[in-house]
Amino acid sequence: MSDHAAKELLYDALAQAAKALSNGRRAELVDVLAQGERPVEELATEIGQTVANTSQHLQRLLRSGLVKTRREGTSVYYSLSGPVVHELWRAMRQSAEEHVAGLQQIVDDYVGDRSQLRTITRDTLQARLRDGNVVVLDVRPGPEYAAGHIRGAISIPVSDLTSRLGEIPEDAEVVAYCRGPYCVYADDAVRIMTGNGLEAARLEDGFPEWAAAHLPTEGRSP
Amino acid sequence: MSDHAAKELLYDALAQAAKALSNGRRAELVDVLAQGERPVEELATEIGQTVANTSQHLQRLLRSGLVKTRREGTSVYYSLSGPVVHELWRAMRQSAEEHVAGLQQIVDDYVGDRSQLRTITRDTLQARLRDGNVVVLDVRPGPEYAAGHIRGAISIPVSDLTSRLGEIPEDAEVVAYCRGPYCVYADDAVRIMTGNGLEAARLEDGFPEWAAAHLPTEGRSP
DNA sequence: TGTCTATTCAAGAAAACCATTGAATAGCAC
DNA sequence: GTGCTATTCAATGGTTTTCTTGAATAGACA
Repeated sequence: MSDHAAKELLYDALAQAAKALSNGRRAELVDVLAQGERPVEELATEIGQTVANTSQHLQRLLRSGLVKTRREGTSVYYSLSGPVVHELWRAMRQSAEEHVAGLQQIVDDYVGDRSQLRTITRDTLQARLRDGNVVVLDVRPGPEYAAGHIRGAISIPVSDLTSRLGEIPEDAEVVAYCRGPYCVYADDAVRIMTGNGLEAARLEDGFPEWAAAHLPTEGRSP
Repeated sequence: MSDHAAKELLYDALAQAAKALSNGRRAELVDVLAQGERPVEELATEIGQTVANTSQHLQRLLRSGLVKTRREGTSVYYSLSGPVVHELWRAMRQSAEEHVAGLQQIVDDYVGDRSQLRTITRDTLQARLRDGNVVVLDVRPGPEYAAGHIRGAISIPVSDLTSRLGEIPEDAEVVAYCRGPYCVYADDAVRIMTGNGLEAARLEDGFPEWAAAHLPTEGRSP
């Protein structure tokens, strides 16, 4: 094989990893899978696509090595194949946010106005946890909480929050979190809680960043 | 705009950054640009494509924000638009190397057998530099050395090395470096030098990694 | 001004991609 | 074994990518 052909092959292979992420629906899948493993059907409803289409996207991710599968009964659970994939996804988001023209506008359009929401950083939350007087609230869908969550967090999916407000201790401050910078569940949750007289803030980033920083977690998550 | 449509828009926008890297020729361009800015024509010969095609690829990278341009005389110099792009490219390589099936084989096919070459790490080279008894040799093409190089390095492009061996001091050990893990210039250089009785080793990674680690550099590089 | 050069633009054909549809498969429950 | 369910496969049509070719443009320099 000529040197030139070998070089093309090499860079084509490297580009495979990017090709896998080069579709909006697959990017969405990776973002959801960053929360933990999920079966195909759930992923399909999550990204609003047919099961067949979702399956094909998942297999493309599988072929490119970004995800792996595990069979349990009749279900196939997909998950990211390792920490470097988390890292890749983070780098992609950061690069896009910094350099893709107009992205910030699109983010703002999607997440809405966050200026009225109190936001605290990972570091601040850690400090509060040491002090003790804080309730950490996971507002993601149940399966994602089950797959892994911040240690000590309680789970109330945002869809159930209004009817389950009573479960939240009243004497402590609440910190809600969800998937990450593009997830609005925690935003909604904070609005609901402050609207009901509770002291609430949202964690700046989500569970994957918490886990990536090797902070304490619980659940199935590796 | 519906929430669903806004979400699709957001992830489509994120996928843009990946689309930019999802082509082997563009990946190759980014890898070359990681060495420093270059005009279109040089990039075209570097990746073995026509100027028109290269220009189109560069403009795709430009539209996605990964690169920026600077005009000087009749030439347009392209360069990566910031540190997060370096970071993204590194994450892509790492993810592909770890998870793309068969990539390691392709790398081996391209770079050949490195087991006979003495390799030293960045840390080791730093230590040697403090001791003083080492010559750092940049074997990349001239323009890349000019765009930025390890501080104190001398430049002898590998294509000229055989005829310019006399310029290398004989009493010191030589450490050759080039672009990075997929670059074979330093490999070739070490083979040439050891074949001529010189003490030579190759630096494990290349100039971009050195610069990214904020180790001392010289040249135009930002 | 006109010429030269580096770069960009435009059009077209082959290939790859993507959502949709309907059928096929694999494992569980009975 | 038969049904049932979650997932995958295969075929199709519309869109996007990618390389090629040839022409157009913008600035340098005389």
